[in-house]
Order: sequence, then structure tokens, then C-alpha cells
Amino acid sequence: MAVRLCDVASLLRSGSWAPEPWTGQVIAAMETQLSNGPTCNNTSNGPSTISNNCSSPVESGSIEDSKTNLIVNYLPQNMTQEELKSLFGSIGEIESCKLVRDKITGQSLGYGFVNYVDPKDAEKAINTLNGLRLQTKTIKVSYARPSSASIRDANLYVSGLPKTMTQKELEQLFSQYGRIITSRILVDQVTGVSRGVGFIRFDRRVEAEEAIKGLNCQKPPGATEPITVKFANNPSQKTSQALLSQLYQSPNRRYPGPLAQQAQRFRLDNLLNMAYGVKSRFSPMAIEGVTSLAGINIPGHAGTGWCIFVYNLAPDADESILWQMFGPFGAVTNVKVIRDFNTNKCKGFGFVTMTNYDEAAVAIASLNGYRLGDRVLQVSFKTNKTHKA
DNA sequence: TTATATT
Repeated sequence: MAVRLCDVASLLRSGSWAPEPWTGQVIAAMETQLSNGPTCNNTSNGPSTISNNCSSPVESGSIEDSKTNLIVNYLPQNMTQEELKSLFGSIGEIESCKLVRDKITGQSLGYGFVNYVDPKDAEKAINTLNGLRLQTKTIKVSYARPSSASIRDANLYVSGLPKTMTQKELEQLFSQYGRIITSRILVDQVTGVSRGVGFIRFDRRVEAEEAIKGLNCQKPPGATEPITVKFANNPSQKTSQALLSQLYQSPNRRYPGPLAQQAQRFRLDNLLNMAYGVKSRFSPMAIEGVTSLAGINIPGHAGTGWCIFVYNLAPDADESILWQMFGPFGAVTNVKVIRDFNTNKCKGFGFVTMTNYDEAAVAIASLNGYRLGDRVLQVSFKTNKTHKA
């Protein structure tokens, strides 16, 4: 499995945090087809590091530079540890895998760790999966730094920034105090204009402390007003109120999306209703409707999710291509490329399992007939055609 | 003062 990914690894290789151009192509195509598809337009998922991608070992003082242990950031909220394992397991053998969750609520904190057996697979995972789009997120895959108290609580909140200041300029301002792990400038969701607020995460807390000393209440070069620099609120230190409201949030309420997207779902609802007599989970009937399907023979429904049949894949197709294509549409629990036992080449088809019916339906509607390379894919719910009576 | 960067 490790070897098979090599070809695509080079295809998808990005080396940096930015999504690779190839992915962009697929996404662009899907957005065109969908008009306002599940690939949400929100730009809140763009924290990045300009100066480095933190994939190189820490220069000094680092004892155990693990070349097998990865940290995965910006995971979709609803992604489970099993899905994480499934995704990264498609690269190579995993020694351990952990999705970090809130101790009290059990909710995903949006990041996790994947430790491979083979360092080569870890490197391959960075090259192939960093920048992968999953639902509204663009995941980041990088080497985990050795765990240490010194790297915790190193995130700074910066306000009062000149509206014209770019992320690069922000990093330039702060980089004199240490190694920046990630940075972000918040922008108005509508206009895209800077809100004058940003975040800087340093490698170590001491660096963050020095930056506060040096930059808080100081005017950046050319600025007319001083900026405020302080430690960012730690998400793990929530008020009991916030925790409560989090607990009472419906688990079905994920990514409500823009109006256009809801309109799309509404139309889809009607289609589904006509075809199967089902309502999606976005309608009041959601839970009841889906539950009532248990035991009824609906195409592709396997109890653990909705199995999708993907036909006309190229011989060198691999799992990563299926993640790439289906991941943006919603929760994908599993992907599988069917290969010839002897040649190890794809036999032209594969399967994808998605948790939610409507997301699977949108994926099918969008990807059926999709041109991948010189092939036109056929995508549908899996049927039991081959079943012998 | 963001969805969530150290198990």
C-alpha cells in the first residue's frame, strides 16, 4: 500500500501548507457543477505559517526528533478517530492514532496525532495529505514536536493592527522574538477586510512572553496606533456556561452553511423525498426519517453508512484520490480501491462510505460523470447486482 | 478573541 501511493504522492506533492493546485482544480470543478456546493466559502480556515512549515526538526535542544509522529490540525469537527485512522492508514501502517478531545464534553478539539511505524510513511503522509480538503476544512499535516510544557500556551492574541497589515508583515514583526508556528489575521467574512485582529503561535511560551514584552503597546513601523499583544484565551479554559451550551448543541447541527447551500439542500430534500420518501437530517423529520430506514433495503445503505460505488478509476488510482474527491462533500468513514491480487493495480472501481445520506447524495450527484484525467467516472450508491438468488 | 497546535 505504501508503494502504490508513490505515484500519486508526486502528483499531489505540495511540500507546503497550501493546498496543492491539483486539489484546487477538483474543487473548482465541483463548485462549478454545484454552484453552491458543500465546499463552503468561509475563509476562516486559513491559518498558516509563511516563514516555515515546521516540518524540520527543532534546531537545538531537541533530543527525540520523532520522524514517525505527526500532528494533524484543522480537522473537521465531526471527524472521528476511526476516520482519522482510516485516512492516514491509507498511506501505511499506523503504530498509533489519537484524536484529541475535550476532557469534559468529549468533543473533538480539531486536531490529532498519527504515529507511523515507518518514518517514510510519515513523510509520505505530509506530502500527500497536507492541504487535503475535508468538508469546510483544509487539514494541516506536520511533524509533531516533542511534547513539552515549554511549547504549551504559546498562542498570542494581537489587536489594534493596522488594517493594511498583511499576514507576512505580521510575521515579520513577531519573528524577531522566536519561531512562529502559525499566524492568522481575522478578516470580515463579507468584505474580506482585516479586522485588525490576529493570532501568533510561537514555538515556545518564553518566546511569546518576550513578544508581549517587546510589542504590547508599541506602534508597528508606520502605524499610528499601538497594538495590544497578550496571551490568547485558552480554549480548554471555558466557562461552565460555555461548556453547558456546547453540551446542549445538537450533534446534527453541523456547518449550517450559507443560504445558497441551504437552498441546495432544500432542493435535494425534495428530490430525496420523491425518490425514497426520506427527509435529510436538515429537515425536522431528519432523525425519525433516517431511523425509520433501518432494516429497509435502500441502495448503498450498510448500517454503518452509505456505500458508494465508484467506477472507471484508472489502474494507478489509490485511496488518496477517493479521499480527495469525496472528502469535501462531508463525513467519509472509509474508502477502498479494489485491486488485482497479483498486479496490485486498481481493477477500475472502488467504494466510498459516507455517514450522511444527503452528503452522499450530493457527492454522487456532483461526481457522477465527473472527468478524472481521461476517464469519466460513474458514481452511484452501491447496489447488490451481483447477488445470486 | 478564531474553532480548537502537544497526546
